[in-house]
Amino acid sequence: MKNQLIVKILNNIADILELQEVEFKPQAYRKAAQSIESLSEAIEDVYEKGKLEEIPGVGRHIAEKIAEIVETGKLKYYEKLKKEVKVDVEGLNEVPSLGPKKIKILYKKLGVKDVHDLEKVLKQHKVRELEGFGEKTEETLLHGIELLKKRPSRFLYIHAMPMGEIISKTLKKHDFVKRVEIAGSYRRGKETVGDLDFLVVSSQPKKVMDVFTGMKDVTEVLAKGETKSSVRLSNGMQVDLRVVNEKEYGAALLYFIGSKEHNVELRKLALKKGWTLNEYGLTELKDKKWVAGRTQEEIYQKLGLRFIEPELRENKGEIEAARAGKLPDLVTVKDIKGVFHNHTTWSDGHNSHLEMAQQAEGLGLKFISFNDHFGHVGITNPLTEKRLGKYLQEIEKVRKKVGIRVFSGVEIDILKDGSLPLSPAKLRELDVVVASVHMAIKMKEKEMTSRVCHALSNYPINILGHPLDRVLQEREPLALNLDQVFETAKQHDIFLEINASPRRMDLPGELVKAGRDTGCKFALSTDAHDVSHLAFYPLAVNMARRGWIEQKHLLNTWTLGKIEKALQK
DNA sequence: GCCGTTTTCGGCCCGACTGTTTTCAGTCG
Repeated sequence: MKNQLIVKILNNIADILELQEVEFKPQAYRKAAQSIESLSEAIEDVYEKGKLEEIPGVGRHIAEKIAEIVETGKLKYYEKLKKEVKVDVEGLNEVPSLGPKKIKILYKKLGVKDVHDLEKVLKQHKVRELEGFGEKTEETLLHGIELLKKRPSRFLYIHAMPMGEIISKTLKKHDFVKRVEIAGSYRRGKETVGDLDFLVVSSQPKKVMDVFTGMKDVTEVLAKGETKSSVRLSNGMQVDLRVVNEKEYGAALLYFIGSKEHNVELRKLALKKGWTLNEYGLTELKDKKWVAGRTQEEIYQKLGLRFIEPELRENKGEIEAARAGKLPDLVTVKDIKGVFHNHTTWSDGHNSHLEMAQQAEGLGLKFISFNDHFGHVGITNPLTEKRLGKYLQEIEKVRKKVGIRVFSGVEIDILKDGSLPLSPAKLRELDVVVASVHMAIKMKEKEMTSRVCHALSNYPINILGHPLDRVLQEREPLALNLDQVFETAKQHDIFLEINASPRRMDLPGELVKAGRDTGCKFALSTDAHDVSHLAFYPLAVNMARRGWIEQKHLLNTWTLGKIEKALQK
């Protein structure tokens, strides 16, 4: 799969063209790169089908370039550009507050080709002598390089959550703060969060800024203005805050929730209607007369759109759907009746069946499914055929002690050859069979795909567990042809897992959407190894919502009777 | 280089903050 390679090349071309001060082309290349990044199928397949130009932002010329990369692995045009510009634009662009204009000057005047060169001339104090640069810029850049060396680029949602709550609380304590909203990718429920964005309604912005920049955990104030400030916290996370008044609240929230791509489309739509949209409101283009802005709803309405939930705002079809009145009726946390795929001390979990079931009941859930490991991965203390009987007896005992439905089951390994280490007949004795890949994870795409599809086609599996088997910021996803996997799962009525484990978040929203579009259904799992993990299921609801999931697509929202029927094999 | 609910040609989102200037360019989101 060459998608990532092509995304990288197209973005690099954009960087170089920007440096050469070519107008508009960089945007075009970036737009194409963004579309390809969110593609759920292999670009090679799109090329085979002759449908490259159907990708948004890809026209005849970029399609030809993609074809060349698919066929040869290289792109002559890109090689030529690289020869013209002997600078590591990509690397230098990563340095905060360094953009194409400054990179160009640094190269022309000081011969800076990469971050290493930059660090050298900064330390020699050569940069401050350049026109347009100064002492501060020198410091900022040097600091930026240091930061780049140690900072994680994105944070797990679960790590951003407590920070968000603490900051909200701190701000809300003051009576001059009327409202506090967390916006940005956090509000859109993304699996990882780059920074935290706050929107505050207040008539005393100055006081808000003082509170915000003076918070205990702030290690650095990156910017402090009348309406906008940015700080860095001790864990390296950047937090931005913007203060607006009531009248601008809707427009500001819309702007700050993003995504940027969604907003750009809305602004274009406004222009077509003779208006302009910014964070202060929707106004007439000519005389700046007020059109809307107090709420997000009224802005969408004026633009001829239904209200779009934040999780959908990625410019991936939601605007067209909103225009046509075809937006999904998204699932909510309230709709979830129970959770699948939970571990106990019978394999590698920390708590007993009873403790887990009681915790689930305490959370207001109506069912829990136990799926302890079964298979070959030794470190997980897997169940064996011999222990299975007692394990089931234990679950039977727990059923009598709690007021919720308790499903029995295992999480069974999909072995290297696509077989499972337990017979179909035995598997049918369990309520819920989750099958997952745990070992031999480095297989090539073709082998891995047939391994997984073989298991799905030949065993009574209910749920394909953490389909990508990725670990965020640690382990790459399995090499799989997801089109084939989704198609096979659909054929055999196997639910795709949406795994809420904070380090997994698997499948992510955009792939849930791809599966949904194929016609698959989904099961939400906590993959809990501890009673405390059961409370993570709203994270998976975020992913489901990002994947346009309605109740009819999600097993956990059905009635118990319907769930039981759907699990029969 | 892409694209079309005013366009197949002529547009391409919009504003805040910073630093280096002394009215603004560059960067960022």
